[in-house]
Amino acid sequence: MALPRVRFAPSPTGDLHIGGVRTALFNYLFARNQDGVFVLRIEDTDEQRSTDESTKIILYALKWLGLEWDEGPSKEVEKYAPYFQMKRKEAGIYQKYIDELLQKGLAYKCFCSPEEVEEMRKEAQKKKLPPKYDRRCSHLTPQQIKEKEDQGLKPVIRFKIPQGQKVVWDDLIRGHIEFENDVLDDFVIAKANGVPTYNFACVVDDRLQEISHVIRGDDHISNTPKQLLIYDALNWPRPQLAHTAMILGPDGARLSKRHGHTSVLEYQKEGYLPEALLNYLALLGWSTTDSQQIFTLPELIEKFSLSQCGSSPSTFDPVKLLWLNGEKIRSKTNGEIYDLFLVWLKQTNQENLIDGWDRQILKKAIELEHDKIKLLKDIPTLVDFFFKPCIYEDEAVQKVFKKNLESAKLVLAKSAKNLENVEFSAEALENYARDFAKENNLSNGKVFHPLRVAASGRTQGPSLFHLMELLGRKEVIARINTALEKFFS
RNA sequence: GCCGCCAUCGUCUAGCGGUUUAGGACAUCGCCCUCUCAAGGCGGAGAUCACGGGUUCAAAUCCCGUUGGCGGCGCCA
Repeated sequence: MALPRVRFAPSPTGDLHIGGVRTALFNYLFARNQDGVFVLRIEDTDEQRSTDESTKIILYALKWLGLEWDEGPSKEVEKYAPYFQMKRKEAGIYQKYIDELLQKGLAYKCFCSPEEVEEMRKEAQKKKLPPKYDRRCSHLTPQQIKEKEDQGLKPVIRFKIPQGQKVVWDDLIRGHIEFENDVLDDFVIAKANGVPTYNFACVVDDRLQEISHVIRGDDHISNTPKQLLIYDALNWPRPQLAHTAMILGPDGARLSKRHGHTSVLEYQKEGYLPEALLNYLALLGWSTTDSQQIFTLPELIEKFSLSQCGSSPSTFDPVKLLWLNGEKIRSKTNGEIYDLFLVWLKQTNQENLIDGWDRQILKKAIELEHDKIKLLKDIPTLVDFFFKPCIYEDEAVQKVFKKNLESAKLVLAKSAKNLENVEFSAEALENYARDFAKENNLSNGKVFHPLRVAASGRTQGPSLFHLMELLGRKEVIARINTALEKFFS
């Protein structure tokens, strides 16, 4: 049997969003799992809204995610090219089949204005009937058609739905689905300007590019009978269909901009890792019997199957995504995180954030905060006090300094001197602090906390003694003296 | 209005007729670890499997209906 061929066919009318990524991912995983071919096709027949900018963003986002296509833009295979629908239109690919349908009487020219058609639909709806075009133009004589065309009227082409039958298919995810033909509208397959519509172009391209499995969101279920009827009319074999469940926002409506971040690039900017995004999205609508949560991409490829895909819609949960991202970051070595961080700064144009930061110290600081990083964007705020004069947080000053004025002052004043003679290793510093507490009859906390706030300006941070070691003797003593002056004099 | 899809803990889900006092993950709560914050370990709470009928010796699992949610109904894709 021939290798499966699947496709992701976005329209370049905006950013690549979460829903699109999930569709792309399932196609990608299916292709890789089956040793098939993953095709990328750009559906740019909406001349009003399609932009080159969008195309660029989509290609960039797919590459960033690691969902590399085998065929498509910049990877043209002559037999199936081009991969942009408007280019295919210019090559006359669609016209050929429009003519064929017209000749066979399976489609007809329609001169009705959009307003007239709209009127008919409303009429039908009033009568509690499916909203449909009333087919009046299908009865036009060749003479009448000629007259209209001589007047300069440009018709649309409508597909003639065969009446009194039904269209049935077995969906790979949902099983048996059927529609009565009679509820279907004689839909437009070519606009007045000659550009094919989605439902037609999609079928022609899927056939010509030999797509074997169409995997897409279930918002396309109601387009499917129309498309299948075209396959039949052209005597083409039908592809396998798989409709995945939709991703919802917290309010139960399909995920969209109003629910917050939906563009992939926004997630990139926040410092999410592609593997976390992909892992999370895979879990939305697909799962394994053992409920495994964390997968590497190769594991996803190995274990993915359409039969394990669910058919009920799922709510997008940013909290779990965040957890997963932290999990992925934690599983990396310090060196890997450091590299990822630098690449991320570059990709998001934020290299200035670490201007003048010592790279060796940065590396070690990341090591100290390793378990705390959930997003790459957390890193600068987590470690910036190593590189710039510390900002004393009000709450820290109140809680640690003011409330324990006497003991804090004692600790800092004495330490400013003592630390001149303590070896600046985490171990030695810890011994010093513990001994100091004992000798002065103070709890560990009464000694540790003031030192932490004096050195970092905050109550939260890395292990105190590692923090001091990394800062170095000179800097620590200087910061202690600053704190003494600012808050104890 | 017409057509279609869907329905298990707050969320993602396992379950594909008996092994289920319905399992796991996120979130949440408690305890432990601990110099803070995390991370980690242990444990708790949380689902009359939407509702009502069937089928069957046996149903979360199969069938029908109801309700609810969502989607589509463009010379958008």
